[in-house]
Amino acid sequence: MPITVQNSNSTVEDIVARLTEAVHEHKVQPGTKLREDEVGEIFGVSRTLVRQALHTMEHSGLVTIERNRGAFVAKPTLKEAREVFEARALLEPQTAHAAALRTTADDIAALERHIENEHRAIEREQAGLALKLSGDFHLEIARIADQKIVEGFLHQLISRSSLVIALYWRRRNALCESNAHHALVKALRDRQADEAEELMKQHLLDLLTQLDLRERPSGPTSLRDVFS
Amino acid sequence: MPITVQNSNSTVEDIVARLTEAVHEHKVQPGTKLREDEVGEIFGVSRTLVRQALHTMEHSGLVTIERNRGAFVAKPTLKEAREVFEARALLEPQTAHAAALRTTADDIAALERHIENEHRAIEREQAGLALKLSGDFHLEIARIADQKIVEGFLHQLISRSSLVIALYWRRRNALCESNAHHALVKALRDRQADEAEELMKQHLLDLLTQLDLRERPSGPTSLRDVFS
DNA sequence: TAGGCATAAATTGTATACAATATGATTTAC
DNA sequence: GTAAATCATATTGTATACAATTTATGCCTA
Repeated sequence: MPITVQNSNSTVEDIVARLTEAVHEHKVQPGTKLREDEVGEIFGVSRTLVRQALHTMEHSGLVTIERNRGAFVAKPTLKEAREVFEARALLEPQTAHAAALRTTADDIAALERHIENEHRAIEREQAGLALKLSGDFHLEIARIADQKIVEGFLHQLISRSSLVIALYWRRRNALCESNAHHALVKALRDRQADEAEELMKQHLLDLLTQLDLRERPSGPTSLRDVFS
Repeated sequence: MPITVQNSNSTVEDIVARLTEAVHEHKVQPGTKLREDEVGEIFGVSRTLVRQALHTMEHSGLVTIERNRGAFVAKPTLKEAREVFEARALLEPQTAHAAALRTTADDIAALERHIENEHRAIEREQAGLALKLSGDFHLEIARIADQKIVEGFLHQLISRSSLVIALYWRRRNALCESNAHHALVKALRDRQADEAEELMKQHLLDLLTQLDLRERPSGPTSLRDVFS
């Protein structure tokens, strides 16, 4: 199903944001082809800007571009899926630690509002939105830690996590991780850096166990993928 | 001084590679403006491909693009410089550990040849080349560890490291770190994963102490940078 | 002479046109 | 009837043309 919105005069950033949102909320499946004309028509811009947007998304790992064949929503393999969470496990605990040492009252307030939104999304069974907000929560912590470069990496990793979850999530309905987020905020507020680090590590492990990263991925979209 | 090579029919990858090499070897200074038609003329392609190349390099942190103003060789601030090495310290020790568990005899041979080349470059006082090879050595270890995502991040970090070194290196002439690389290869060959991890951690600390990341960066290229 | 304004030149931003490649349908050979 | 080859179509790759913006130049005024 194509995206049903029809804008015009969008900027590259708009296109990236809208497409990213669609992927994050699982409105487009991994493997979906993104034709340049089609995307351009939807957003009311020429292929030039679409190409820029698609290249940007390729660099963030959300899109795969095959020469002369086009752009596709990325489809992480089992191995890549594991690597995403391994990399997050390397970066995020330390980020939580650093964030705890720098958090302001405003930051805490923003995080708590954020968790409110997450709860609301879960209550209303807006799974896609809840997932996106959950990712944003992690990014917000990186922002508080004031580590721009790591934040950029996390941006990529969390984007990819969304794809991984779309492909490998075990029980689609259950999504009840907000307790972990709440505990994290508490540790940040109390400046318990070590505690925050440990909570984050555990939180990521919990996420990982909810994924089915032991068996084979679902079938490929095209036979070509098998023999490439 | 402009790059003096004049090719034609280059691909985007060529342009990225050549420009990256020039930056790595400090043939173009941080802050240098990269005009699109100038680069296009040098490589014999239209602005279309140049733009793609510059955007790619922006994503890898080597180039900064300001809207309507153009592309510049990135000029890491003191804070960014520190963050680069902090991020490397988070990723690389674990990478070395993982590499030690997977290294083959061929890998060891390749690494030893690599160190040979580094020595040769240092002997011939080709500082730029030596620096590039040193970075490649670290990337090679990530490749051996078979961690694609972390390898991608390291690619960015090592690129940026080159800029950092260009700006903040204390003693330009001294470049004698190959002992550390040799010790690392030894640990990898002997499957001493913990040892390799520790050596890498120490190696990165040594690099950091050779940088002058305590004081102010050198003056900006344009006054505009000061007040932006 | 210094500052500001208008104008011209240079440079980047975006759309379009054409070329190259891949995809799919039809034909042809066996 | 199947498989290979051929052609037509669709899609991406690259260059060019034009628009928007910035930067530089010269003129005017105080």
